[in-house]
Amino acid sequence: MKDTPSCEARELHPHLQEHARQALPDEDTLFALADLYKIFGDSTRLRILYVLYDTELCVCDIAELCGISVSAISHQLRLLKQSRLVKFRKAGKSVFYSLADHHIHTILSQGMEHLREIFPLSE
Amino acid sequence: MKDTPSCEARELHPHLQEHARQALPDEDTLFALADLYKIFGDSTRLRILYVLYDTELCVCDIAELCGISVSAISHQLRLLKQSRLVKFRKAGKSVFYSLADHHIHTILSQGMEHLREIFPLSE
DNA sequence: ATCACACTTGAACAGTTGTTCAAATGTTAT
DNA sequence: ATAACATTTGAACAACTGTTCAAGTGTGAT
Repeated sequence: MKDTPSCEARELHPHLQEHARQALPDEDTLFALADLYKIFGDSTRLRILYVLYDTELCVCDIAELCGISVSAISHQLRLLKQSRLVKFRKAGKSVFYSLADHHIHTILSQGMEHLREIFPLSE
Repeated sequence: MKDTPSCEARELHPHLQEHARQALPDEDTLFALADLYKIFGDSTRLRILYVLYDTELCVCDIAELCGISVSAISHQLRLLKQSRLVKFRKAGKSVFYSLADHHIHTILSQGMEHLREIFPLSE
């Protein structure tokens, strides 16, 4: 499983190790965070989040705008609901979805900004 | 492939559709963004990012702190390098890694904040 | 040149993920 | 009750992902 190595450089900086260790969140938080980012790590779900960016839409609107089947959208919306990234409102036969909170905008725009800094003039 | 549905609600709000469509980034950007978030969507890589949060460390430091084999860490560092999330500096036999830019801190803290809002009193 | 060390790499494998298809649910109108 | 519509769900499948193991590179010391 684990190598338990003994790098020489490491021994020179035991305080750095301690400092780094304290920055580590606990196991559960780490897994919850990873699950959250996983949601953003799929172009279909990003499409959904962007068409909902500041517009409330029903499932078949989303499907048409994203160019993906209603079924696939519905499966993805379930995941987005579970992560509390979208909220919904039922109205007759339709279900209208919208973004759940402002962090989503922030996370999306920070990601976009990182991209722009990596690829200054498009690419 | 696609359902091409004809939801009635949709027809009532053609301007909303147009508005939502304009929020959609182009294909390439969408895939690049998804690839970026995919990187954050794994607990091993999050561990690495957190131990490097404000400390420069060599590979075997990272491996020991994360409790994961040197080989696995090295594979993951390659992905982190490709996404420009970490930078490195060679010194003798060792390679020292550190975070590449400030967006990483922002993205991580926004994710954490979203978690906290979803689960107000831990969980 | 040889050795030990720090790290990287490639192949293989199990586990996970996203889509499709078909069937099911729930809502409204007739 | 029946029909049409909007959405959800489950099973199945191919594609992708992360780890391990073994072998490889490169650097510094003897």
